[in-house]
Amino acid sequence: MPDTIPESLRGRLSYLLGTLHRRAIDLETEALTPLGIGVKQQAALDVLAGEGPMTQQRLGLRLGIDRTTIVAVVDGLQDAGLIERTRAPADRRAHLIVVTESGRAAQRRGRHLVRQAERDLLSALTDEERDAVTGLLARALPERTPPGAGR
Amino acid sequence: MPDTIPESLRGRLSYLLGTLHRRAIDLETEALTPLGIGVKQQAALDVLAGEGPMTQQRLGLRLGIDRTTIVAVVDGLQDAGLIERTRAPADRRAHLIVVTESGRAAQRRGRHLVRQAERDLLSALTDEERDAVTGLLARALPERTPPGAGR
DNA sequence: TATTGTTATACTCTATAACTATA
DNA sequence: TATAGTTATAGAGTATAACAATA
Repeated sequence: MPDTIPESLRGRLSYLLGTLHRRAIDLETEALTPLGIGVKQQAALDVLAGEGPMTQQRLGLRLGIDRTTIVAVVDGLQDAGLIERTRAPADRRAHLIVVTESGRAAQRRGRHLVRQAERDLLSALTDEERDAVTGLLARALPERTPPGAGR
Repeated sequence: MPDTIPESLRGRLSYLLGTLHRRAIDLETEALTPLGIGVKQQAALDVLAGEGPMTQQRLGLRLGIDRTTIVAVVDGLQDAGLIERTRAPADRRAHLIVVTESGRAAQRRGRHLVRQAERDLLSALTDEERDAVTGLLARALPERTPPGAGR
């Protein structure tokens, strides 16, 4: 039983963003099931693949995730053998997160699976419109304050 | 300590939508504090103002909210004297939600407060870009499946 | 004293199950 | 039997507080 968007909420960003976000999570999560990892874990692999090894806390900062929340994300990747926690030589308190060989393969595969899910999410738009909306959203988010920083 | 968007996540919709959604909720919630209502309650007032009285369940459907979740939303509006629960003549199981006079005033005021919060959220974009991204998001969401319908 | 990772805990949001009163 | 509203409950997701190891 589908329904149309209420006219009075056509411009309500919390509503549009929230509804689309939930749908995006559902689609991307399902797309990643063959890899046995979640959306945040794929994002972690992507950041690590693009920027090299970094500490857990730094990784959380890059993902917009609190340091207490990143623990479970990294735990799952480690259990799946996709990353390794190594001691940082410069600071033995910190864990340097390193992607394994099988982690690199998973990252490349997951990247494509997610990309397809993103096309599905925006299937009502043309290719140009998909690029346009993605670019505008990214530009709307120029500076990020890390979570937990003064709430 | 702000940070930039990771290059590898520039197109990741779950990430962009999720981050912006949380920021939208924060900004709109703060904007609505003078009214003492939340984002969902303002949305409920907007839909009721635009479409007239309807049952609770219908209201939830319009907002994309489960019938068990809409209860607390309507409770809050009723406690604030902004709506009244009246028995539907045609079906005495159902509550017809009717906006009060003070509810109509709150709706108009809240509408403006939220609109300003939305401009703030997209302050990195031009007016035209704001309209464009909002329009594209609304078009990306043409048909909605109500929550809880087969998950 | 401050910071990294960690755990325990709490809070928010939202859904499923089960109840009641009507239909 | 089925549906509207309601409550209790459970599951995500994410944060704060506190602790051990290290700086």
